[in-house]
Amino acid sequence: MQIFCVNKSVRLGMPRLQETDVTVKERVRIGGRSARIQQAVHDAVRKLDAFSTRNQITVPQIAAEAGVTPSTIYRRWGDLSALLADVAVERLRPIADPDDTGSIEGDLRAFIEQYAEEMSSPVGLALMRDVLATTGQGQPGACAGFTCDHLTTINERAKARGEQPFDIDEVIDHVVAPIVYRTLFSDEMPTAAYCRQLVDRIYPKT
Amino acid sequence: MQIFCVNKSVRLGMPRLQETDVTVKERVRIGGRSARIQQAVHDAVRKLDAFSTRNQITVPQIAAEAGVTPSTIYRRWGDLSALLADVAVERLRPIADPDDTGSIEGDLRAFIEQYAEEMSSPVGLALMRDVLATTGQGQPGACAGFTCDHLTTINERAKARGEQPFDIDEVIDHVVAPIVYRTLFSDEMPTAAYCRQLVDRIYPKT
DNA sequence: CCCTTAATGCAAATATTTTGCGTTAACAAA
DNA sequence: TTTGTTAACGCAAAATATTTGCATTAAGGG
Repeated sequence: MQIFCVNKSVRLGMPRLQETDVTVKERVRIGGRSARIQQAVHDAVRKLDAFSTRNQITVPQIAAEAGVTPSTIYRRWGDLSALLADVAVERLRPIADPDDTGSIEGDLRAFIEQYAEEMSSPVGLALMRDVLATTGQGQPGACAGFTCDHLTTINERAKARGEQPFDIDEVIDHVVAPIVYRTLFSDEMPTAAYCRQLVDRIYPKT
Repeated sequence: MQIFCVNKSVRLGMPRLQETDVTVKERVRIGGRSARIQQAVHDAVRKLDAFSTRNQITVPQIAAEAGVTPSTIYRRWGDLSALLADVAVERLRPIADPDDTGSIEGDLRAFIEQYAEEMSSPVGLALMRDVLATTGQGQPGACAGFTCDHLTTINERAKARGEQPFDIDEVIDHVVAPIVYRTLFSDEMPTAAYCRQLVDRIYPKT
């Protein structure tokens, strides 16, 4: 079962009218046209992303594919990297909870293996880079939040089973962080054996 | 003592004629003019970097500051992000060995504290982002190599003292990686206390 | 239904990147 | 030292991309 939509191909459909922050509902239009255009532009980016390599995608191309004017994209997103980061965050947003294997250790091991696989894939790596390339906002923070949410879910499920939860920060520091570091800074993907070894620090082999 | 030139202001001077790979000395001109232009362009980037924010630096600006034609920059580096990454790697290249505190644990603790401080600073963070933004070559790998070199230096010094060296991979996975992960994905800098806590895993407090 | 105004489209203005071609200068060989 | 070869550069025109002003559309509120 796939956790993120990292490998998903182009997904068409109507926009989901999600409000980022309910308390700040002021001057932001989330109605039909605006959402429709955002969806069209996002879809266009994903479509072009599948066919051409990252640094030969241009704003005018995206605009043409989405059926909008380039100036609309520039005004809404500022520049290409901001748009790519925005799309990347959406694609990294979880679409499902981690698999339930019946035990917290099993859940964590399964999640980490899949996480490493998705993040170190060409697509996952490109998405992480897109997210990190932006100077602005908290897009990287949002992505870290997704991981944190998943670990929390696993922990909650464990508590419901009566199992002892793990320390989320410890998993992030000593399992997730090494995987991400090696993915970003080395040219070889972390192996499944390597990931298992990292989790062994949380759940030592008996 | 400063390890990297992360915080260094513009450094003028003649180019150092370094050959990246001795075995491949074929059709690459490393002589006077070429090196002089590279140096001028690098200096221009650093100078502009100090005065304007990252995403308002342009190639024509850099070219004007360096006294070269924009086309030269495009032909040599391809695009702005590749140039920024190139400059960033140079600025992240070590200019000194880690401090010698007299013991391996002291050396490691001092190095990590300084590493965290430099990498999580606004300048260090921007440089890391520049390096990660490029799709091409192994610039991220080079930066990871710098860290690895420093740790190796500390280890060699320890061996000369008769001390037991640490496992470099373990330090990278469980000390360096968490610091980098939090720097990149969260908006708060890792504290000195947090770094100490990480090193405690390598050298437990008695 | 009407009013206000954020968001868009269009097109002109501006800035950038790319490209062809002549020139300069690095390197090798005589 | 001189000469030949050619990578790297400068220049300027062409092609693209980005910004901006203004008219128009449509969301959300009264």
